[in-house]
Amino acid sequence: MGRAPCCEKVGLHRGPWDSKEDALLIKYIRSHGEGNWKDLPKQAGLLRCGKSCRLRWMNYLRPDKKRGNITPEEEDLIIRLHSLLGNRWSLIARRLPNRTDNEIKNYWNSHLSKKTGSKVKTMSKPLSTSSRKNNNNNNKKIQKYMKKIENEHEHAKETKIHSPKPVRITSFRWEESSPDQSIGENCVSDSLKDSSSDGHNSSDFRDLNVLVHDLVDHDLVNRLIVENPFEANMLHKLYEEYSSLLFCEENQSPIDHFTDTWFP
DNA sequence: AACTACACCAACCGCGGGGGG
DNA sequence: GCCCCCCGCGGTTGGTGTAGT
Repeated sequence: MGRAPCCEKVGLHRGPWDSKEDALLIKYIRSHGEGNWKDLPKQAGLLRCGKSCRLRWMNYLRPDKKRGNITPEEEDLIIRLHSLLGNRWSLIARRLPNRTDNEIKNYWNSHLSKKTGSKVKTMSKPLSTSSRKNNNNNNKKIQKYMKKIENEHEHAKETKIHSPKPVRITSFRWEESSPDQSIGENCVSDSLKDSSSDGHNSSDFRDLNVLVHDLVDHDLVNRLIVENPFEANMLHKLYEEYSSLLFCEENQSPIDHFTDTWFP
């Protein structure tokens, strides 16, 4: 059994919005503000579910929404942020003023995933019945189709993983004063957890992969002590790049977040 | 001109987290 | 502590336009 639908679907409009619906939604939000999406459709006189209203507003109608082509600067930022954050579109979108996560995700999938060579799991739709009928009389097309299927099969095996690349750290420890080591544990990759955690306490040097964004998100950068200077330097560089991307608009110096504790 | 394949993007779906009762 | 509801997120689908054959 699947999860119950988010709203009662009977009698509700679906698919593309028309101008009347847009006008109703804009008018309501202008006078009442955003939020309370569940009740909004009823109050605004819309035959849509709240989720659909929220999506329409957030991705299309919001007045601060920037429309039009992604600039080369924005593209560059998306690529760099994606390499650090992976498919965390909402996080990436927060760093691109007035762009939505949906817009960035679409742009990535249609433009950048090819450009950057990232593997994307996109199984194309099977041919329609009429298409298949036509193909029966066309060996060339059949061959082409079969080749395509084969390619997709190979592609599917590779599958997507847009996770950010972790930094390999062969020896580290958490600072003694770390208040919640369990949070830090979540910053290491599962594959290395098992082999590295046996019989060690928080002050031992261990082998792990570090996800820089998790360190920043959980404010753990000052609590990680890396033994190998080369690795510490590598982590430092990646952290600098990450910080410069994330904190630039908040006028924070990335270096303020980085201390000598990475160089014991 | 007709058909097909591909690209783009708005919209939908289902899951998970967080907050309130 | 548990349950329920709402919201936000990421993945996916489907409609439309356009390029290629």
